[in-house]
Amino acid sequence: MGRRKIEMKKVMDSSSRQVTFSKRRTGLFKKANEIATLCGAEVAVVVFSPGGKPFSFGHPNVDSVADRFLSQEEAKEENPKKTDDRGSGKVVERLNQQLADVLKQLETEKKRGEVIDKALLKAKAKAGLRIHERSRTELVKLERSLEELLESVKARESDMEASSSLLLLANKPVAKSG
Amino acid sequence: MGRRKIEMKKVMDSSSRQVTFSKRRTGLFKKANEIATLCGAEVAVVVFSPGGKPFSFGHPNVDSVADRFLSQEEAKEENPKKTDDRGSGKVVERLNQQLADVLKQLETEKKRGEVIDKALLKAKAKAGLRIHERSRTELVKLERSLEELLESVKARESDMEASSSLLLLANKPVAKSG
DNA sequence: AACTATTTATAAGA
DNA sequence: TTCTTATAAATAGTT
Repeated sequence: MGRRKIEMKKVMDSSSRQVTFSKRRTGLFKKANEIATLCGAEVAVVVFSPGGKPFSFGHPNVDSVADRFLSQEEAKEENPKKTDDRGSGKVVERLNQQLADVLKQLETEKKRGEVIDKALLKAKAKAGLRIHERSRTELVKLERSLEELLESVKARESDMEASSSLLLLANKPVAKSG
Repeated sequence: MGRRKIEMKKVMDSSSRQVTFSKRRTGLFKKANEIATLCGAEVAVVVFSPGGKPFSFGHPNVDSVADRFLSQEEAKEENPKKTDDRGSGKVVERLNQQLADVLKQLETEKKRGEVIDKALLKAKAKAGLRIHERSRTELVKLERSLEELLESVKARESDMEASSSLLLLANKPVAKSG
């Protein structure tokens, strides 16, 4: 759509590539806005420029749409093949025990380094947000904080496998750890 | 761009709105693909139809782009105003104690209902994934599982405030709970 | 799903 | 970067 038809392949001149990007980013966002307006559709667009800078458009906003999408995407994976775990009472016990185990490790590691301390700082900052906000986005971020905790713990473990197995163990008999 | 110019407002006839959506979704994804091809840009588009069905386009794929975007978005919020918590040693202790508290609650609630049992089933299924996958996306999903656990606990609490305060308490003196 | 009359987007150029 | 303009592409209304 211009003076000439162009080939659909990467623009080689980095300067005009940047120009093309700017123009088309504008167009893309405009189209996104239009489909939202005309159709009452929720839409999110995220694009990174050739230089790596992020740009986004969302209606009503990127986070809520991403949230909705990720949730349903997740729901898909939920029933892969086996809904066979009716004897889940034992699973509960075991998983719970494993979680307790992780907590114990956390406590131990806490005394050993300050890595965790830093992770907790982040977690604390994020925990300041209201937990029961409407959007699940905040919750996801909170969880990421928790994940960072676990990661810190894992980082201090001699072998990642050990902690990985903590969760995998939910499917297996539990060996006494203490 | 058609026989007539149309007003930029929601199409009222639901049938033609659906048609418009389909046509424009195609166009939007095409544009997204073009900016990726021409500019070597990473891009993700997610859109929900008027009927609530999700459609997405991503280059190289939606998850990786969303991931990248969310990470950097998060990094922004990381230093809001106060890096003043050098006395975080106490915070560590308290947060840790609160986590233990949540675990205790979980154990209690576990005996009371099967809601949690179901949540754990989901968690277990997701935990089956390797923890140390490359993408953080998997981790985020895993964390969501943990969140579901907490949510189940919260659901069985008489007041959400109670559990909400568990994390907020990281900033306050801890009252003995047992 | 196809077909076009038109409107829009945009490649070049300034 | 912003504007202008010739043209390519998208699409609203129609079949």
